[in-house]
Amino acid sequence: MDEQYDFRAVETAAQQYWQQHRSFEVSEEPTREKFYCLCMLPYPSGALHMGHVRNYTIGDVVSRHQRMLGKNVLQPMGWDAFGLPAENAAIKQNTAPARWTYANIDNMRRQLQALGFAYDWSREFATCRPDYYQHEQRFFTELFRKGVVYRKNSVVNWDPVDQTVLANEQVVDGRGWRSGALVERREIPQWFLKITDYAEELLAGLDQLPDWPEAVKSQQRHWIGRSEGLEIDFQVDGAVHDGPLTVYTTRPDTLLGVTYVAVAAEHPLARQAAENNPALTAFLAECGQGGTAEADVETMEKRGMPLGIDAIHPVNGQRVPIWVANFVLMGYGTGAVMAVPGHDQRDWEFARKYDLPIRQVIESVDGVEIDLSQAAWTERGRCVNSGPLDGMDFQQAFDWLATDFEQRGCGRKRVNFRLRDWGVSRQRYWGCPIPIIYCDDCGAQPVPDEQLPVVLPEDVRFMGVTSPIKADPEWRKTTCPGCGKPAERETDTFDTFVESSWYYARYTSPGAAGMIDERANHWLPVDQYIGGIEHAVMHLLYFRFWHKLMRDAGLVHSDEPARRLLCQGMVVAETFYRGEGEQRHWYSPTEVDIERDERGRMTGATLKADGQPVTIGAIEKMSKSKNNGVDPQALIDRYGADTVRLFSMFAAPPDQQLEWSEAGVEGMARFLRRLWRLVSEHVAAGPAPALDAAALTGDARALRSQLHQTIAKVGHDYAERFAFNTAIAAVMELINAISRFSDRSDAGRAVLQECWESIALLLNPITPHASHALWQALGHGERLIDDQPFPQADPAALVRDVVTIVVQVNGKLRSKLEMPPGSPREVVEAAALADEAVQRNLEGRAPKKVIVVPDKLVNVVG
RNA sequence: GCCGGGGUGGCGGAAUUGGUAGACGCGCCGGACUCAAAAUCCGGUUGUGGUGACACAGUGUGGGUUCGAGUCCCACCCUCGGCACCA
Repeated sequence: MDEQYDFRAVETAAQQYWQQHRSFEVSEEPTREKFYCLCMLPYPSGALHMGHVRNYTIGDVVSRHQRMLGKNVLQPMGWDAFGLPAENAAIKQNTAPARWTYANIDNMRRQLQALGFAYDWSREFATCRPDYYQHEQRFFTELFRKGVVYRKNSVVNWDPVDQTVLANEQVVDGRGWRSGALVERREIPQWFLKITDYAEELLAGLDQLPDWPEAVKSQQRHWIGRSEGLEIDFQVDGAVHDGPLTVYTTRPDTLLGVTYVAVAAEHPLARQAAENNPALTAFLAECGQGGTAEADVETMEKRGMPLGIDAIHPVNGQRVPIWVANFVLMGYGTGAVMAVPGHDQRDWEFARKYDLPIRQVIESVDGVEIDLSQAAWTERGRCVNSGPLDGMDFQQAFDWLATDFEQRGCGRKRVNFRLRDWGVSRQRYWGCPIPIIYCDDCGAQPVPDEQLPVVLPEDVRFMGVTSPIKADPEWRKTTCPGCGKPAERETDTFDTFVESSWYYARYTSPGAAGMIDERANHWLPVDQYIGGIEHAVMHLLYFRFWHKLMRDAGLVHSDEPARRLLCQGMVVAETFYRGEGEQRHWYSPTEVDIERDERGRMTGATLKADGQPVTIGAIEKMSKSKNNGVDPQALIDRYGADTVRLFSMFAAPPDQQLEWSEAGVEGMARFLRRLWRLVSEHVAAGPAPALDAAALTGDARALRSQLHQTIAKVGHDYAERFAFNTAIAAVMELINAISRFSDRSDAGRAVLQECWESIALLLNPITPHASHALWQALGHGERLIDDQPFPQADPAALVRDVVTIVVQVNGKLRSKLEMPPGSPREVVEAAALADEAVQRNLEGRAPKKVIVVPDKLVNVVG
């Protein structure tokens, strides 16, 4: 064994061994427990970033640990290869999105391999290939025939200069990011999947997922947003209108407090009222400006205008004005809301601004004084000034109105969801073509099976804003599968969330003729899913929805796609800059030296290049714009994969944000060098004698006890807590104890052999290359360390001879006692009261009370 | 605006079920080795006061529950993630 730790030689040898032995390729084994460990697949953006390294290291640690527990572990990898960045890069670099994407995949695959992840590469795929996306096209046509798919108008961001649809990301302060033009909201026909049909099940299913983070389940619950309320019809006076104006409310108890009704700018009533009203027409046009993002709509200034039409209150028959308001959206609910300024804060602010009446119809049952001149009172209470509802509480008013309305036919109970159907149409080129044919006579029809897949041409010139398949008059030409007349293809493509909604299932069935085959039911559900918290709602909801669609098509037997979920935090780093505003230039942390005072506090930073100061900015998510990203490849080249893996597991718990630190990486490199040196010293002393654990005494016995406590802790931290940072810390403590341990007798050397073997095994999931080499050096030949059983603690070694009992007086630590474990309460209490420090701190007072926690603590209250 | 996280030494973090606040690592200070430097090794390191034993303060802020609160409850501040076309 080399005395020096040569990470290049170690890592190359281990990776060659895995490759030659196909160590991580798996197949179904009926007799062995399976474990499917999945990380969210990467978008091939160009190069791996630290977020990827962190995500995939966590997955690899879980996978290797589970394998060492004897399970048949599937860990696949692939590429979420369609998407907007490829189009942007194509425009910038004058290349085809496909070419750019494939080059990125090749580069990132190499980087993943350099990190030594235990993937079954034989299952790899890219979602932009027809042999992948053809299955979702076929599945979509089946959903079409089942009625799960439908087409309706829906609003998009329209750039009037570039004549194109913009993603929300491409709208900055209400303007197109390239053209700078004011963005307009425009309605166009688009395809939808009826996820709302599954709203109840998606909500209830969260209760069947005990091993998903509460934060994710809570966000999904709010996103689905089930509410119970009343749908109420207001008759409209003074307008020619088809039927009543319908609103939905979860607070019907406040109905008598309605002082106006508000409709969306796109509402037919508003359109109609604007016909002979230029001021209103102008206002509606203004309402159509700006992006569609909810955050923008919710935070913009609330504005409105009266339509000059009244609605008739369904209970008291009074007229209330109808207003158009920019915060009411046509796409959500009925496009109209009733306004109760006394008991809804947004309505209150709007009423204050436009001098509309504010009426109190709820009073507090606890006698709280309500002052509606300051703010709305939004709590539930008792109805007042409400005619027939007076004196009723929320539920009584709700039930009374529901019964009354249902009898009169002007309202009804209704369960509502915030969740909206999933719009899957994108007006873009680099995506999976939506398999639909439009015929003037027969309408929209799915592409027949025998004509699938609809292949996206890859060899295209991508010049700018228009999709090549929209620009090409030939590509769309086809014939109607119904009548055979000339017809046109859909030129929109799928939302890329479609591909990422079923990739986990395709991994289980490589080469299957259909979407998936029976192998899926061997591997599914995923046992451990790992990815970023930013996917808490959208991806993780679509993924659950698609699994249920596949279940209802008979493809899978389970209800949920993943049993257990771990969401890792972001990777952040310090930022450094010079200059202000537009002129600000950002420097990479690798270009900067930090200055410290004699206590180690950061006092400033200078640029390595010129020695002049730079300003220290905030700690932020690694990004190109702040130049604070760190290239994992440079780290791998300099320190090796195991050091990078070790750092990303040690620096923070996986669900918290991880702060980048070059010094921290060096610390990990130092740790591995030290481990290597200590093992090589041990090995150089020759083979260790056999261990007789029962005969150990003194330091050797104590060290072995610490070893087995470490084994127990690391196993628990890996499997139950995902606390890789504390697992590593425990191994470090053990190594610190070993380096203080000087017994080189036969018994001592036998304990050391057990320690080093155990450490190689305990660290193997995190530092598999180093562990591979150490395992061999410790006398185990060429066998794969991943196939060794993970160490189990010896219960005999865990038994403690003495315990430390903390002694408090009035809750403050004053002394400690060493006692045999299980000492009786009276003995502990007597020892504590006799303690000199306890006597001193009691200052002669008699103890009022003594609390004893066995083997842990005594608190004397005096 | 709405929904969900987070806040502990100079820094990253630990404290797993309400029971020793600061494990482990980084940084810094001191020492050994060296002609010297790097590397390595040893010791110290929450703050204040004290030679010391020790005392007091201390987990974003303000209250509360408890023998005992970083941990539970209420209110607030700051910060990060998501908000349906970035992935």
